Order: sequence, then structure tokens, then C-alpha cells
Amino acid sequence: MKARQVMEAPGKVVDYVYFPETCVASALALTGQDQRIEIALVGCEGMSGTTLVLGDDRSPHSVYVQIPGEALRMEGKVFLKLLNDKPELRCYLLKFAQVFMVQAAQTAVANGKAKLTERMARWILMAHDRTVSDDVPLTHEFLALMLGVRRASVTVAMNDFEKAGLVAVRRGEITVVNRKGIEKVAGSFYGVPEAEYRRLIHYDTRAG
Amino acid sequence: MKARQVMEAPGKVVDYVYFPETCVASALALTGQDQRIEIALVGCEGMSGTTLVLGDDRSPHSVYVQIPGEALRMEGKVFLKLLNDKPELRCYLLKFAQVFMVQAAQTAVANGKAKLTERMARWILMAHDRTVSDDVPLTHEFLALMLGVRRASVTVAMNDFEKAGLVAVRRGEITVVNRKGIEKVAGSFYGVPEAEYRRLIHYDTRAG
DNA sequence: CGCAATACGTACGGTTGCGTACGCAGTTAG
DNA sequence: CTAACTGCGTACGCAACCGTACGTATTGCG
Repeated sequence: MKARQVMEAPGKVVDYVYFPETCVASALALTGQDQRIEIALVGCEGMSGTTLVLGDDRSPHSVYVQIPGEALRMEGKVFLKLLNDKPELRCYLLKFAQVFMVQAAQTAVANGKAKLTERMARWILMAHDRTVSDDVPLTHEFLALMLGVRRASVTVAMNDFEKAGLVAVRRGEITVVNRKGIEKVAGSFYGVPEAEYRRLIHYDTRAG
Repeated sequence: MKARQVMEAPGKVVDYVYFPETCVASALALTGQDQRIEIALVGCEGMSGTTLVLGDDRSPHSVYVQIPGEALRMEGKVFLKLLNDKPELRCYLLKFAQVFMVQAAQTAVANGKAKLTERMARWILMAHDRTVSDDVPLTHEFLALMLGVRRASVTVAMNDFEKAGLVAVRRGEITVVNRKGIEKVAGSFYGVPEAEYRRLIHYDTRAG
């Protein structure tokens, strides 16, 4: 999967569901016109196309690849058949849908109450959880789109992070240096969906 | 149901599911410590306890009555049995879960990109959709909690709304006067979950 | 190798909303 | 009746972030 490759488009029928292996995808919510913001990240812990699990056929969000890598995909129709044949699969995937919802809810809290640095730390941690290396290939421009802020604000905040020894920054790439430190910055804005995931699906992320 | 009566507490097992008739409930997301904000409103169009529909037994949110009124309730265990016996019921309720998720997602967008006046207009409309009269009994203090802003900010914004002839304000009560006008203020931050609801469940709200 | 495009650094005034604080009015309780 | 409480109006300095803009460094491409 290449960067910015589309998995779901808002209002469109979901033709394929994707199960990321090493790539990471962003789910963006959008208003009727223009305004958009990220609500969740999906990596190997989840899937795109949860709307099918919930019995709908169209996506309410825009989902696309944020960090390139590999993913498995399946035709929507085949997936639906599988869901019907294997009740335990649906049961499992419903739990991921719940985690997804919790992630969206926590994003709402963060967007409403957290400062930019806290939100950015949260985002870096979520991305880090879903990548194999410590490198997150992403431009400030895109991160700004995700967080719904100016590109320049990201640049300034990221430089502060670098000065504090939390990350290393190169053109189009961010490297996690001091994860604990970033967790400290994110504070209580990071961790709730991750804990929920562990509780429901019993699988450990980097967060431990 | 009296105001502030609890339907779900975060991390607790959901003993009862509620189906509001004339009351309106708020779902709040909270971080590990203190920070909280509303992510969705639930009225007669939906239910509390969607987590049970998704196969979990604990609530990730705090849900309580915001506007008093009547509601039906059912024991969680009975509800689960019913879900298993009636697949079409589960199918229906999964769609509401999806609408709930979209509502949370749109709240995330609004919290990230909208101004206070836009968010407040959005909230008033959502509450209005779920009440029978045009009166929304609610203090500025509580609305501030919902929106995650200062109480004083709500007061100022609400007075501006009143001066503009959009609402009438009395102690602890807001009356919708010019709904169209409020919709104009909310702009594209209102309407997405409502359209989704109509699409999935074919039921018209006041908006329609 | 040179040019264009991309990505990042920086700056400045302006707006929004915060934190805090105080006063007043309506409402309830003794 | 009066005191306490709750809800609302208002004020002031301040921090965060925006919109806009322009400059610089790196990269890709012809």
C-alpha cells in the first residue's frame, strides 16, 4: 500500500476491506463542506471497513493510507459472507468496532480540551504503536491536516519536541527517541483506547 | 428519569439498557483523569448501552440524563438474550451504534475546528431534535461542561444568540425561537449524523 | 546541472477562549 | 423574613493558535 492510497471514500460503497500488516491508515471525518479532521488510526491491530461489520454498506468516513506498508484485502461481498458464516468472527470484529469508537471519542476529548503539544504527542504515540521501526514517515503538512491545525504550528511544536530530546526530525520523517517522555507530554490524553483494546482483545501494543 | 440520573458509568458493567422516550441523555468520554467532554446525545431515536450490542459488557463512557423525561429500561441480561433471539433486532441496533459513532466523529471535528458559537448552535439543534417542546431545560454551567468550555463563555455566546433572536433565555432554560437561524450558525457542523440516521433508519427528525 | 516543486523555518498582528474573580438576581430553606 | 445557595452577567489580563506571508533548504526531474 502506497501513501495516500484510498481504502474508503465517504458516502461510497465499501468494495474492499483491508487488514493492515505493516501499513497505517487514517480515518478522517468530514463535515458537509471542507472541514475535516482525523478521528482514528488503524494499523495491524484492526481493519478498514468496520461499517460492513455494523451492517451498513457505505463508509461514513474517509480512510486512506498514512504510512505505507503491506496490507491484506478482501472483497466486501466475500467478507460479508464470511461474517455470516463465522459468528465468532463477527463477534471479534465488533469488539474492534468498539475500540474504534472509543478512539473517536478520545479524539473528541483531545480536540476539545488538549493543547497542541498534548495532541501531537498523542498522535505520535498512536502512530508509533502501529509501526515496526521508530520512524514515522510523515510531513508536517499532513500531520497538521490530521490534527486540524496550521502546518506552521506543527513545525514549531515539533522543534520543541526535538529540543527536548523526544524525537528526531528529518525532512518528511519523525523518529521516536524518548517514548516515555512523549507519553509524559500526552498525559492522560493517551492510553484510554489502548487499554480498551487490551481489555477487549488481549493483545499488547508497545504501550505495554 | 430525573436530571443527572446515571445510565452508564465508565468501566462499570451495564446493568440496564435504557430507551429514552421523552428524556435526553448525554454520553461523555473521559480521559484517565478529570478531562471530560460530551461526545453524543441520545434521545428517543436511540438507546444507552450500545456496548452490549457490540458484545462487551462494560461501558467505555459516562451516560446520564441531561433533560428529564420518560424512558423504558431493560435488564442487561434480558436484553442480551433478546439480542440473540432476534437477529433483526441486533441488525437494527448495530445501525444505531454506527450513527452513534458518526456522532462521536462529528463531535471530534466540531471540537477541533469549530468556534464556540458553531458548536453551541450544533448542540442546541441536537437537543432540540430530541425534545418535544422548544424548551431545553439546562444551565449554562452544564452546557459548558458538555462543550468543554468555560461557563462564562457560554453565557456570553448565549446572550449573543438571544440578541440575534435565535433563542430565548431564562434561568436554567433555553427556548429555541429561530431554528433556521441556529442552523445557519452551526453551518456544516450540524447535519451529518442526522442524515446518516435518516439514511440508515429511515426516520425523520425535526431537521428533516 | 539547473529548475521547479516540496518541505520546513520564522515572523507578526489578530482573534478566540481561558483563568480568575467579583457582583447581582432569583430561588430555596430555616 | 432573611440567609444561603444557585445561576447568570461582566471584566481583565493572558496564552494559544490562527491567517497570512515570505524565506530557505532539500529533493526530484528533465
